[in-house]
Amino acid sequence: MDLPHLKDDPYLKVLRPLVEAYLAFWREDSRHIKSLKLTPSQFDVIVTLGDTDGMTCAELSHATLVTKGTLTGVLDRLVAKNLIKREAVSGDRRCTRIKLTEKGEVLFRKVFAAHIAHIKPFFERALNQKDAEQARTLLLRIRDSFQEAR
Amino acid sequence: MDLPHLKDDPYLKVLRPLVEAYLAFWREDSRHIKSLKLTPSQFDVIVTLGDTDGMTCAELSHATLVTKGTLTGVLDRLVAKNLIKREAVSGDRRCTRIKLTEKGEVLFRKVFAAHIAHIKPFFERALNQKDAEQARTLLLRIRDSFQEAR
DNA sequence: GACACTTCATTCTAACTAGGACTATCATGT
DNA sequence: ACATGATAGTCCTAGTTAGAATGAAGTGTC
Repeated sequence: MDLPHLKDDPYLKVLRPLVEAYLAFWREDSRHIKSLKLTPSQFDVIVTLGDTDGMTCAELSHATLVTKGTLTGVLDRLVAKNLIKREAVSGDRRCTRIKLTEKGEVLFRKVFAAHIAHIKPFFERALNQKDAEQARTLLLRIRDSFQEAR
Repeated sequence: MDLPHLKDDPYLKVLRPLVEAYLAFWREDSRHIKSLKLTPSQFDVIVTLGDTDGMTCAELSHATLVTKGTLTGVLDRLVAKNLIKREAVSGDRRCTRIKLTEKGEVLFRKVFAAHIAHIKPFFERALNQKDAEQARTLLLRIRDSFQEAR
């Protein structure tokens, strides 16, 4: 994570705000998640599993921002908290199906709505509806510019 | 790091693109930094120290995205690579002044320009100059919305 | 000058990160 | 039937993260 110190270039002037806006959001986000006794990764997994019939590790890793190698440990800790369970998949003994336990389901319902309600006002305060559309468009262009290059 | 799955709300529609744009940038950024045999944190420190007369750990921690606790370890590894040195501060024996070594200086000069040159085209491709101005404005508004709340 | 604050850097813990190595299992082509 | 190659989950390594605790060294107040 670097922050080149350039004030002059019109293009690079976007870089710092991008990093700063994301980080400002992220800090607030993880502060709130922590108050729920979860880590950001754990929260990500719980929310992703919510309203599904379970997913394999590979699917889960794709849907979240948690890589496969990291996922094992994150899941271990969620199992220890009795929030998820690992189930064998009949027909393919390589896979494991990860599901929320009942306790996990309850937590998901309780926590998800609260979290959205917590984050949303920050965006509402910053942007009117037209701004939001515009921000979305520009951000997606930036994203695509980096992703196409791969 | 969570990504609520909401397609409907005009405000929350900004959230995912923000996260995705940042992450797309970040992946490219760290891939390039890694090719220089540095980690993002190490790069951040080197670039921050460049063109200064050295900084204390506290200053460095503020100027970078590396927290004080983490910094010690990062600096240890940079010392091991002979890229920085720790110097006593006369007059305040609590502080240490961190400076680039000559080898660190050389690396800084070589690497900084190259890195900017590498990142810049991604933004140029995504945005024209007016877009860039706009993106900057909107992103700073988002940042401030989160930061004011603290 | 002694006391309580504050600041500085370091250390520690639990958790996370990417990426590569490893093992088991499955799918395919011959 | 069998080798080849792909896929799934786990394990491993080095490095990072936040946050709390520690101890040393300054600062301020009375």
